[in-house]
Amino acid sequence: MELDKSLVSGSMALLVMKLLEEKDLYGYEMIELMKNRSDDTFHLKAGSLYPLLHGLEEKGYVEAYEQEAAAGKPRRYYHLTKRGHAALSEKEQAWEIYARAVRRVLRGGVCLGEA
Amino acid sequence: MELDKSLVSGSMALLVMKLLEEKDLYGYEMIELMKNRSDDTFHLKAGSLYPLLHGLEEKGYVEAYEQEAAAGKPRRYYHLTKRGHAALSEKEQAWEIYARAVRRVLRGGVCLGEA
DNA sequence: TTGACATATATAGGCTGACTATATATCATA
DNA sequence: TATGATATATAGTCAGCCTATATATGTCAA
Repeated sequence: MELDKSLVSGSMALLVMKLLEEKDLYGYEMIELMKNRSDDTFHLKAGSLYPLLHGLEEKGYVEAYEQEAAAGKPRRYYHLTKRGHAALSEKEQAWEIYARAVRRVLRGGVCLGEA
Repeated sequence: MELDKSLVSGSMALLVMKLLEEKDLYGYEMIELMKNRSDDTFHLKAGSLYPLLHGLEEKGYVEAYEQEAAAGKPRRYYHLTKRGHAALSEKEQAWEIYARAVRRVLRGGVCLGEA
C-alpha cells in the first residue's frame, strides 16, 4: 500500500532537524538516511529537501558550510544551531500532542476520559 | 504551546470519517465532537470542514441528507458509505505506518533495528 | 427592538508545503 | 559515449487548511 502523501505534510522540517541533531549532514545524505531511519517509508525528494534546508537556514535553525568530497561535487553540510535545537524541541513536543490527539480520535468514543 | 498548524495537514479527512463511523453527524456537531475527542487539540474550522465534506461526498465516501432540527436551520447529516468505510480503513493503516515511521526517526539512530 | 451570540451551512481567496520537472556538474561503469 | 549514481538547485504546480465573509434562524440581554 502506497503511503498517502497528504499525511506527510508539515513534519518534514521536524524530521530533517532530528537527523541533524546527531551530526552534521549534507543534503543527499539526509535523503538516504531518512529512507533508512523510517524503514523505507519516507522517500524525501531532492526538490523538497533543498528548498526546505534553505528555509531552515533563513530562520537561523541551521548553518551551512561547503566541504570537498574525495570525488565529485563539493558537499554542502548543514549544522543544527542553538536556535535550531530549541525549535526541534518545540516541534517534537507539538508532534507528541498531535499524535496523541489523533490516537484519541481513532480510538473512538468508547473510552475513558471522554469530555 | 500552540499546536503547529502545519502538522495537522492531511489527516482531517481521516479523522472526520472516523467520527462518522460511529453514527451519522451534521457538520457543526463534528466540529464540537472533534474538539472534545481530541482533548481540545483540534479546532476544526467551518471553512475547512464543509469543503472537506463536499469532497468526501463527491468521492462517494459519505452521503448527505437534510433533517429538520427542533429549532434553527435544518441540519445536513452525513452518513459513511460502504466505500467510505473501506477508505477509512485504508487511511487508518496509512496513519499507523506514517506514525510508526516518525517515531522511528524521532527515536534516533541509537536503537535496534537500524537499517 | 436591537444588538450580540450561538447555531448551522457555504464559498472565495490566500498561504504553505511537498511534489514533478528540469538544470547543472562530476565521476564510474558499461 | 551514454547511462546511472552522486550532489545541489530552481520553477511551476497541486492539495489542504486557513481567514474572511455571506447567509439564515433562534435566544437572551440591554
